Amino acid sequence: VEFWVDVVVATPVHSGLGQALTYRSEQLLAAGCLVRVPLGQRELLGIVWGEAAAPDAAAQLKTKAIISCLDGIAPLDAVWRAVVEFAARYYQRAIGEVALAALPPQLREMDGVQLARRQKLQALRKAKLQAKTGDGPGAGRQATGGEGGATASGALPDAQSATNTVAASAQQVSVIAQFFGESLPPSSSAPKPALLFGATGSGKTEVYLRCTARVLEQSAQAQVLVMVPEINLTPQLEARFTQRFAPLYGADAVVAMHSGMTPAQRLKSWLAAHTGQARIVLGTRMAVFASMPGLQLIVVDEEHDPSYKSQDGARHSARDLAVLRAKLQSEQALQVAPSPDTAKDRGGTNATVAQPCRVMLGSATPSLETWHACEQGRYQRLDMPQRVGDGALAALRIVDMRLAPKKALFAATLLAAIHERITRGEQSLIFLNRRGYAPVLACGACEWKSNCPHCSAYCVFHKIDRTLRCHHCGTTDRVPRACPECGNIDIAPVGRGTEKLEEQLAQALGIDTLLRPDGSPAVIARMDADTTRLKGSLEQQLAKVHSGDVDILVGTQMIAKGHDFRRITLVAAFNPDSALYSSDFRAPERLFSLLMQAAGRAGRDAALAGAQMWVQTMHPDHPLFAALKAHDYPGFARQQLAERTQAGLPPFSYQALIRAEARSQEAAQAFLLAATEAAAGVAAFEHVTLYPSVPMAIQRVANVERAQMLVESQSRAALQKFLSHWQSVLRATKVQGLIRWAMDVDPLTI
DNA sequence: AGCACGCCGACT
DNA sequence: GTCGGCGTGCTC
Repeated sequence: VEFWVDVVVATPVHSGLGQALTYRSEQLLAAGCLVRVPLGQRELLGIVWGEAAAPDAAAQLKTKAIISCLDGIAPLDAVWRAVVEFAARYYQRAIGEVALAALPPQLREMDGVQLARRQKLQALRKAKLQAKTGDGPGAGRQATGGEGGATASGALPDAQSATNTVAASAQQVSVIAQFFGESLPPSSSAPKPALLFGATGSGKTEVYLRCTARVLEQSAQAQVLVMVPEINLTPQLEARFTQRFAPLYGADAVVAMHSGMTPAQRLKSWLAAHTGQARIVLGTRMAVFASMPGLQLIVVDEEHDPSYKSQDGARHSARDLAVLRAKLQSEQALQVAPSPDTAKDRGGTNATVAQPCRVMLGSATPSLETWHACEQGRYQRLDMPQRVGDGALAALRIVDMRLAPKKALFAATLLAAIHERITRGEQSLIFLNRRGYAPVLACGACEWKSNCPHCSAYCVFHKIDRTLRCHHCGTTDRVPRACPECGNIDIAPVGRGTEKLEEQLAQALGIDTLLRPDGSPAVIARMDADTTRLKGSLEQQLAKVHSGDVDILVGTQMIAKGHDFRRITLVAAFNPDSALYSSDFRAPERLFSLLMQAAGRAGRDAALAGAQMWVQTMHPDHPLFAALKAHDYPGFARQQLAERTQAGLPPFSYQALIRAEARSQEAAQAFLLAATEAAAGVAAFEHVTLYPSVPMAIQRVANVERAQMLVESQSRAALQKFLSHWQSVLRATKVQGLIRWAMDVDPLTI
């Protein structure tokens, strides 16, 4: 007897292969099974996607047989497959590409034998551990200590674990009640996604913890997924979740998932989530594809953060997929949930009643898409306006730099305020979103500038190691002694980055002569991607700031995100003006969010009154600052949404970008021109607008020329229809010199 | 995407 | 004479 199954493998949509390949199999394999299959000269991992129709006689000849099935791993469930399939369709990629990219890389390389060996080893280790502690599997209550030593707090007794829980504020209690309050009549559809609109410091994390606790105690199979935008933020979150839940569910119950982990760690976390052993998965955007059969809650922290949008391969939005995943999971649960009758028929067997999955998006400055969804009533809004402990929000000081002397970098009032912080033993945080010393070097005698040889961008001057570095392709060169063009010695930095800002601020303050209240010398430090490149140096520098070794911290936006610095009472944005009149319509939204987050760094300690956020600007009358000053996100959102309605921009329209990379700009443009011409004959063409192709803002990166064009529609469905048909036409379009092309659906930067 | 095959320039 | 460049074509 022979069976035919459709298998997806990691081939991109351009490969010319269909979505799935048909293989012959001795047994009928269920959808979701992991298999190893031959493809050309290679042997690779595939996923059974379904039963296939028997191929005709001719096709049967070239149909190969499945090599093996990794039967140690349970098949990936229907919801997981549906999420992958949706993502592939929506973002215009191949199913196999999305599916296989969602698995841990090590799984892709291993065969069944290796995997079995590995699992046996782990089972053995676990058994040993249990024998030692005398703890049965799933005995709960007591932590198992944890083999990796991930938690020193592993074996807290009950009384102490209770002290892990801080008392919830009234608004937290109210918000949680609202979140779970939406009662679900038996035939109801999925619960609405919720937006937790909470000021910085209002204790959003505590809400996540309590919602997680509530979901986990409902059933022994329940699982929770918590996503954060950056790897940097996972350790502190992991610490809090482990502290809270390891005493209840064991140290293995919390696992992390992000690209900074070793392949072995990633595989381990993935398996733990897949088997249900892990109850909580914490991770970055990649975690949205974690296999979690018991998923009942997804939290997307800082949901507005652009990091949730993948910028390589399938350009999906993990936040949007999280919302979709919760919906599909709920629908599945409602479908399979036994009606009261059938439950009676089974005579009360312990068949698990599938639970719906909720999703909570958290932010102090939500994306306008999410905010708009709340206004329309599609999402439920949960408000937490007050900070925990009633710490006051920072007062905004807008400094009109038009009034400052021509060459002045810092307003005298700002310098005085920083100075005052030092004498009071408080900290200041100055941020400028540009690393390096100066963005470009220029010759004083001729036209020479420090252009990158491979990109249409300048090389940035880094004084610290006297290099010129391209931030786009990574090229690094020594700074020339003289102008390479004319030999002039006088080549000078133009503009400033964090390095120079630190230097000039130190000078302007006379930092060498400044003393803290205890008589020790004041210290200025810098923190950006350059100073935190080495492993562990971020933690080291954060520790220094926490311990009070640093009085003034200069840095890029990384210092504005997430980290709690207790003694900071002043935050200053050096020059955020470029975002005010940017051609990118999302720039104001990002700026507002960034400044709000930065302001949130100040005044976390209620005992230190008078927290201030300073902004130096040439445009003090810009409405963005008025809204910021009033801490009025709703007002800002209203104004932005009004502008977007007028201009017909998202969320009132739907966009996709098509990007081309080629040897020459002409070839890139030629492809887009051909694409434009081909579009006229494509389905739903009448419902979309195609804009002319343009070179990208940085036209050439690493000697590759780039161009893009925008496609827009009033209807998401029409855009989807158009893109998928257009795509198959474009696959057949050959242009000399074209390297690759891709579609970016719902692009964030244009 | 990988990986083959295939056809042209500088090296042991 | 071969090593290696990347153009073209194929993978159930």
